[in-house]
Amino acid sequence: MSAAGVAAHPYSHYTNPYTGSALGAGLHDSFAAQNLFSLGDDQQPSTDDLERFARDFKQKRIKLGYTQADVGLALGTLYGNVFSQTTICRFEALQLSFKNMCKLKPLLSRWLDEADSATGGMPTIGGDKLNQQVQGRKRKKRTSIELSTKNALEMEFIKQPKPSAAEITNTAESLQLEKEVVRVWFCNRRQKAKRLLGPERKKPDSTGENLSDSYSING
Amino acid sequence: MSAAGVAAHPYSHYTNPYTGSALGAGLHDSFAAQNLFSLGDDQQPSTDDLERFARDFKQKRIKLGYTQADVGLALGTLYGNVFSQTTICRFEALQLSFKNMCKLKPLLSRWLDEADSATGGMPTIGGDKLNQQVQGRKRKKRTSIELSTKNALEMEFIKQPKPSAAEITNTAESLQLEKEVVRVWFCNRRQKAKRLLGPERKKPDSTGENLSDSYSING
DNA sequence: TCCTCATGTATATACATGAGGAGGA
DNA sequence: CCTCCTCATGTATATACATGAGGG
Repeated sequence: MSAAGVAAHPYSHYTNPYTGSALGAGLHDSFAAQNLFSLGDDQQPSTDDLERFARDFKQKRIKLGYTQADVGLALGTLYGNVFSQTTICRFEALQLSFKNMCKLKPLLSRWLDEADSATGGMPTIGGDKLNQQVQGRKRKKRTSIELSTKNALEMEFIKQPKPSAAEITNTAESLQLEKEVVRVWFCNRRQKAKRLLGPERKKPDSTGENLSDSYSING
Repeated sequence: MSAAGVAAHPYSHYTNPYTGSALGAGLHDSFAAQNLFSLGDDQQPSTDDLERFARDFKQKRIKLGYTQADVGLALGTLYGNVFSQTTICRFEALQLSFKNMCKLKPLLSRWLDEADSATGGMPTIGGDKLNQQVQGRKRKKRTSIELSTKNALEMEFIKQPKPSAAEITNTAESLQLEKEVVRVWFCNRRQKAKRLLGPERKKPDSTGENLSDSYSING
């Protein structure tokens, strides 16, 4: 695999999750084997395996510049089995049944391999990333901020909803995020605070939005 | 990049027809006095007006069988101003700024009027709603379950995750929902409970709730 | 008729963009 | 000019309601 680089990417600020295991090493794509009945499950991955794989998959997908929807579609054109963005999302978030996860894993694994190697063959137009403001005009890859990080940001917001550039830089550094990402986060957060329905405001109660008919209900 | 040209880029806006002059730039809030020969009765709606309208709008939209995306698109084909599903969603949920709400209201109002009257011209096969299982085979309109109702269901689920038909009927009645909706809700809920990542990990403490109440709506 | 299970469509939320404005200095 | 803000609104992602196949 990609020469152990682990290139410190600004996006993957992983909070170094509990990697409490070893054994069995990484993900092996044994998919073509399956003899006879259903899943030979001789290599049935453990929950931990799945967790690791999902995390890894997401990280690489993003680094390669694909969206969840892209992947779902690609699975179709490559293996004749299209999936929706939702399904990919669920896989990455481990929100599928164990069996379902096991079934999709090999497909995704295979796609990842292909996409990964194909990267070299990608039309790297000019140099490699200077095409940022030429015609390419590609959208920035969406940063995925972890829950704990979000909480930290939220805390900062309470203390100071409008931090100075210096403060932003500071926060960014301590949370291992790009400064720009933090800046935008605060902009969005302030904007949210100004909406009619404040930030995550608690709804009073019953809002008559019945559809079937007109029961004027109540509560 | 050349002069001020900069032809509209990929995603950006379409033809901003507010004034027909376009030019690729956006002229946002200059909506002021809606000249668009609208029935200009409401000049500056109150928050309550908006709330009422939004609720009403949503209800009717659903009843007419349109999705939020449909509406966004329709605004484009009708008035040359496309909006995303997201924007319509935000409007219905009152998650836009006051000014923004005021600006969109007349547009949506007008669309609603047209859609409403056009209904008569719709291929209302038989009488008016018996086409449910004819050839139409249309997807069921998505039911919008209120928060308080959801809480009630959740409570029931804890007590009995697998209610009998009778119990379902009962619950449905007391919550004023269709039986089928309740049944499906329970199916989905059970399925959710089986996922790798249990049912919505409940965060012991909702960080970020009243944190930023310093901003309330008022203004 | 009703469940389970994989997976979809419709909706809601989070990160991102760009036009236009306000200092700075 | 540069930098950063506000504001309307977008794309990418996450969640909630719905469907259909297959079992019994």
